[in-house]
Amino acid sequence: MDLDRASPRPPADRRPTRERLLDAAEELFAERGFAGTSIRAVTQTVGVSVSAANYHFGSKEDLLHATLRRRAEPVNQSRIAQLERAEAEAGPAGPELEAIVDAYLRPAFSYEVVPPEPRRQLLARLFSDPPEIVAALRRDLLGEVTQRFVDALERVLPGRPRAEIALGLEFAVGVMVHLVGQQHSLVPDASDGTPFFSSAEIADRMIAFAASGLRASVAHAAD
Amino acid sequence: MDLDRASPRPPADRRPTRERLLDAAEELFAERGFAGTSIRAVTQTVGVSVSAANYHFGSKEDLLHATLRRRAEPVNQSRIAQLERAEAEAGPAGPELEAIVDAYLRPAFSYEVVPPEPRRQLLARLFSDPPEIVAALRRDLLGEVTQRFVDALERVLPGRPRAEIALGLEFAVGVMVHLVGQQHSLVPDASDGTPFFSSAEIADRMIAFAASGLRASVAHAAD
DNA sequence: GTCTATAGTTGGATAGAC
DNA sequence: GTCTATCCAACTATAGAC
Repeated sequence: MDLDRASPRPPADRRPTRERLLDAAEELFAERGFAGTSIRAVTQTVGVSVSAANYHFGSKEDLLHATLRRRAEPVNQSRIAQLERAEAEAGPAGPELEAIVDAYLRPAFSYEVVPPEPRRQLLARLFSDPPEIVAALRRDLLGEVTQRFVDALERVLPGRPRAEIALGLEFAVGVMVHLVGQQHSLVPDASDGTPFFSSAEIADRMIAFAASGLRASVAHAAD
Repeated sequence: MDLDRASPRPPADRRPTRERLLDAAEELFAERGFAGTSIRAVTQTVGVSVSAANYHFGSKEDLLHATLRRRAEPVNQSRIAQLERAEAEAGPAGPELEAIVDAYLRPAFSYEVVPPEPRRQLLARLFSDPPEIVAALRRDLLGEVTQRFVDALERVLPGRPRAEIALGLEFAVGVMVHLVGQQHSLVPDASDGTPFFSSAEIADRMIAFAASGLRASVAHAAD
């Protein structure tokens, strides 16, 4: 029973402090944003001292960046994987617009790629925390993937200016961020508290909304 | 020249302190959110003491609420006015879906209703500041107007469940909030810094996007 | 209605022991 | 790698003078 004596703590506590700090920070930053979250709140959640966080991450801003990076990377990988799969399955004309939009939007909404609330809300902070804190990182995390998707969309919207396509994708990002951020007023609940829509149904409808909207906004006032 | 001696300050300084505080608070809350804004930053902008703000508004939270209320009310009035105008112009079948969506989305985007950046961004904080601070006010400010628009949409989408329509409108709100919040990565600038799209053009395309998306999301998996 | 002064917290970050 | 202790700055809110 040496093993038991050496690991008396529950599994969650045996993970490296650095990762436990990232987990706690992710949850708090997701719920309260950068300014609304203190390093102390993070370290008290984990049960370590403030200086432990500063040792591992250097500053509060770097801690936020680390949480955002950790979460954005699997989302982007899933986006690319979905897009490549759609391209492999499609003929030489390339995948349908709906499939491209699906590949971009669904990963941020999938519990297989992103943890449940409240941590899922974290990526919305990339768009609501102050620009000095998140703008450069946002470009770094989203720029390349997004250009890849604009490329794909150009093939199904031949002749349309790239800027119009990018604007349409920006609209789609807006819908996604709003839903991921979970500050809804309108999505109704049934009177007994059961939601009217499952998460998967919301995602399906969101994708239908964005795909149709993208087509229409790009066709808008077409010359 | 008694008048001159009695009013030596520029016009901006002659407005009541309460309103100058609201103006400064609006700009700072819009840019930095609730937690990222201090009462001191607001009062220093105006050039009064901290206790002046607490005298007029009671607390930081009440100050935020006052700024949000002041800005939301004209937007809602414009929404209702636009909707009623569309209803008056339409036949007995009621206005087109596009006109309804336009009436809901355009006011928050119009410089005739809302001041320019950064203050225009304020209403996006209704969806990114902590729920304890904004959720109840959000329902108060948006609930009634939005139900009115769901009513109007039910007439052009006969037979569709109200919940589906509300979800579609929630998607549209997401696009609007994202654009009003001004944290874009994708909308491209020309290399010389001139934006590709004017504000009006973005609004037009946003409305085309949302209207088409709403139709598609409500039609989605229709039984 | 606005001020000064201050109470009482909380914050980010670092020094230095272990 | 984690701690305690500490610095110092900034914060919200209020009391009380004018």
